[in-house]
Formats: sequence, C-alpha cells, structure tokens
Amino acid sequence: MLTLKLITEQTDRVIKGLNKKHFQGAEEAIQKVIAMDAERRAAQAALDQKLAASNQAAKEIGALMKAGKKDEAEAAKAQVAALKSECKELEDKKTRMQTEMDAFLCTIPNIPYDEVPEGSSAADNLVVKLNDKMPCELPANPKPHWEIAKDLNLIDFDLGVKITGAGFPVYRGLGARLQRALINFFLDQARAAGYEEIMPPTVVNQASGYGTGQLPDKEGQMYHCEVDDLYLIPTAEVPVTNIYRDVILNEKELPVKNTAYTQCFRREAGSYGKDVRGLNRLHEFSKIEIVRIDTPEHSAESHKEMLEHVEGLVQKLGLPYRILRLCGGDMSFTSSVCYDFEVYSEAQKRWLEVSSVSNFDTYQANRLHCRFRRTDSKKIELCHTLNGSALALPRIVAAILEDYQQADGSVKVPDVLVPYMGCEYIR
RNA sequence: GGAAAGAUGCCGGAGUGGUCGAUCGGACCGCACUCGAAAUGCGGCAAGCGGGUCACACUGCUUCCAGGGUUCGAAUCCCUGUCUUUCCGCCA
Repeated sequence: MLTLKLITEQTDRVIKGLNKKHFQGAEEAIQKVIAMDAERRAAQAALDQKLAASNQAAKEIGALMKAGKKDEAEAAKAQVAALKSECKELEDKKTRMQTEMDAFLCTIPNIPYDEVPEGSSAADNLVVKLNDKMPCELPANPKPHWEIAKDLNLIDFDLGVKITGAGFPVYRGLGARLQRALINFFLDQARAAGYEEIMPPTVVNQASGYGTGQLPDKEGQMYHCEVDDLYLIPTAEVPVTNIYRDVILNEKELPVKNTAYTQCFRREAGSYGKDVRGLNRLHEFSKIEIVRIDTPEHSAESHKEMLEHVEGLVQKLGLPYRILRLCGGDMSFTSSVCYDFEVYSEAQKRWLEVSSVSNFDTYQANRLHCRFRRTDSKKIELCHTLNGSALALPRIVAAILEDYQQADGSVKVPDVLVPYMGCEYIR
C-alpha cells in the first residue's frame, strides 16, 4: 500500500498518478485517507494522554503501598477507576480507526512512474523492442502446439482432465524432459547472473498472501485449502518475497537477488475461448521467478538488469519476441512500472506473454514491512521490491514447438537446450 | 493423532505482581591503547505510533508468540489460540 507520508506530503502527485492508472475516484479516496489519518492521530494523542495519567497514578499507588499508607492508596485506587473506562473506549476507537484506514489503503493501487505511458488498455502499451526473426523456416501450414504435442506424444491434455481437470496437462517423454530442460536452463542462467536459488514451499498461509497483495482482493484467484486455511501459490513471488516480511536488512546486504522454480497454481476463473487452448492458459504450470530487493536509489538500475536478463533468455532460445512497456491502465495493481515480454507464436499468429518484470517501489515493501538500515545514518527505510518471470514455461514451450517445427513433423531443439535435452530434434 | 515441556531483544539466556524495555554473556558499531592487528578497557546497540526540531536533542504511548481476562499496576497470574521441542504412534 502507499505510504501515508507520500499521500500527505505529495497529495497532488498521488492523485495524478492514480488518475493515470485509471483508478476511479482518486481525489475523493485520497482526501478520505487524509481525513482518516488526522482522526487516527487525534485518537492516538487523546489515548496517550489518558494512559500517561493512568501510568502515573499506578506508580503513585505503588509508592504509597510501599510507604505503608494503605488508606491513601485505597483512595487513589478509586480515582483511577474512572480513567480506566475512558482508556478502554479510546483504545477501541484508535484500533478501529487504524484497521479501517489500513483496509481502505489496501484498496488504493500503486502510482505509476513518469516513464509509464498514458493509456487505459493493452492497446495503449508501448512496444519498446521488436525482434520478429523466426529461428527456422516453417512448413507452409504450421501446426499449433497442441497438435504438435499430440502428434509427438509430448503432452496429454485429456489425461490431465481425467486425473485432475482442464488446465492440468500431463507432460510425458520428451515433453516432460523439455520441461526439466527449461527449468534447469533458466535456473542455471539465473545463478550465473548472481541470483541465489531458493526452493520455497508452494503452499502459503494467509499472512503471506496478504504480504504480497494476493489477499484480500484477489482471493478468488488462488486455490484455497480450507481445512488448513492455506493457499496454493500463484507464483514463487509470494513465498520468496515473504522471506523478507517483517525484516530489516542492512544496506550492504542489498540488492538481494533470489530466484526460484516452483509450480504455480491459478484458478483463472472467468477465462475462456482461444486464450485457454493448449498451453496458453493453465491452472498449474512451472515458472522460474527472479526477485530483487534494493535501495530506492538503485532499484531502477536493478529493474534494468532484470530486463536484460530476461531478454537474454528469450534471445538464447532464439524466439521472436517483443518488449512492451505497459501503460498506466494495463499495469497491475501493485506495480510502479512494468515491462511485459511476449514471444511470437507463428501458428497461432499471436504474441504470448511469457514474463512481466515489475518494480513495486515501496508499495509492496510497505505492506510487507520490508525495510533496510542505512549504513551511514542508521536510519530505517522501506526497501524497493522487484520481480519478474524468468521465465514461465508453458507459452515458451508453445512457442518452441510452433516456431521450431520442421517440415517432417519433428521439432528442432534450440541450441542452448540441446545439452539439457540430450538430443537435437524432438521426433 | 496421543503425552509432556516451552515461546523474552541479532543470538544465547536471566527474570513468578510495582522504578523491567527488561540482569548478564556473545555478536555488532564507535572510542582508547597499537605502526597495524589481536587482546584489553570505556561507551553504544529493538521497533511501531505520536509530540517536538530545518535537522538533532528532548519527549508521551505501545510492544517480552497472538488474542482476551484478573489487578491501581502484568514479561511475571488466569483463559483461548498458534507455533516449537522431546517421547510415543504413523510414514515418503
């Protein structure tokens, strides 16, 4: 959530930012927060005063007891009784206001950076880089990946339906091996770039879901194990970022660079049509995530490095790709700036999103209470958090199958994956 | 799943009703000593929400797992929950 400091000190900027993000009723919402904050402060001040008086009285009574002046102590006790109920009332009021304000703050999205283009939908996203070179010469009528996967016995969608349901494919043979090859390739690349590999739990508690912002608003997007009140993670971002919940890092520990491969689970309620065909949208999929935590002054540089890393991955795989700078209206709730990577699927004639690389500024850190201590001043400040997919497997697999398909029905293995696959062609 | 014990600051570990935000040790930081280091000595060393200040200083309140309760007063007593450890059972 946005910090109160930002809202109170740079009100105009916040309102402008929210408008850019196409958040309805920005002005009113911000004025409401400011009013709530003022009220909260007043309640706090009033409560503090009463508590101070009550603490003082307790001390005096203690002193009287010690001095053996029982009568005077008893008299003082009677006087304190009144204070007590007042305290209770003020306390309740303060807690209620704090809770209300926090809940309301959570409904206000992050504000975009200046570099974020204006716009309300995906159509307004800015293509900042385009590389549409195909890795191979394709057959006259290229097949979509679901046909290739079926012909080469790589993925069995029907079997997944039998075992679990739609959106849970079964990978087998070279299809399964391709999954493992990509996971290892991506992790090796991340390690080479200095990211520490993490293998976190794939099930998290409420506090973690809240920390990264999936809860409370996006509750319906996650699978929920009600008996234990745990959630299946929609991305490794959740458990990995939560490592740093309620943590104060030292400045010299920054930037933190973590990577993790996990299975990701998404309910994707409401999705339909050609979007969900084949591997385009699944309920369970593999993804390698990179997460960074950095100082405010260095986070932009970090973000750039992450973008270069992800670009390196798609380049090495030889896939046609483009990079989009998302416009204000299409960015996620929590990000300050976000770039999407898309690879081109020749057979489907469409771009498939394989990565989003975002800087959340302090928005996520504020909710997480992820802070760092300055080496010089010893002051504590909120960190900046960033993350990105590097990369999500299914659409990469779709693109590889489609863009590397050969006239004889086989699929050429991208050079970088050959050592991981142990073969040059999938046939 | 059954039984028992426990949860205190970065870590270890005291503290069973009043001046305890918390003894002590370690780690860490600063200073002194040293050519430098080690050793030693001295000092510092929690966070949150407020007030205050240009910024400090200074200052009120809260927090000893969480939430309730008893009391004038709770780290300390009571209740509930969570988690951890050990033993038993089960088990990849």
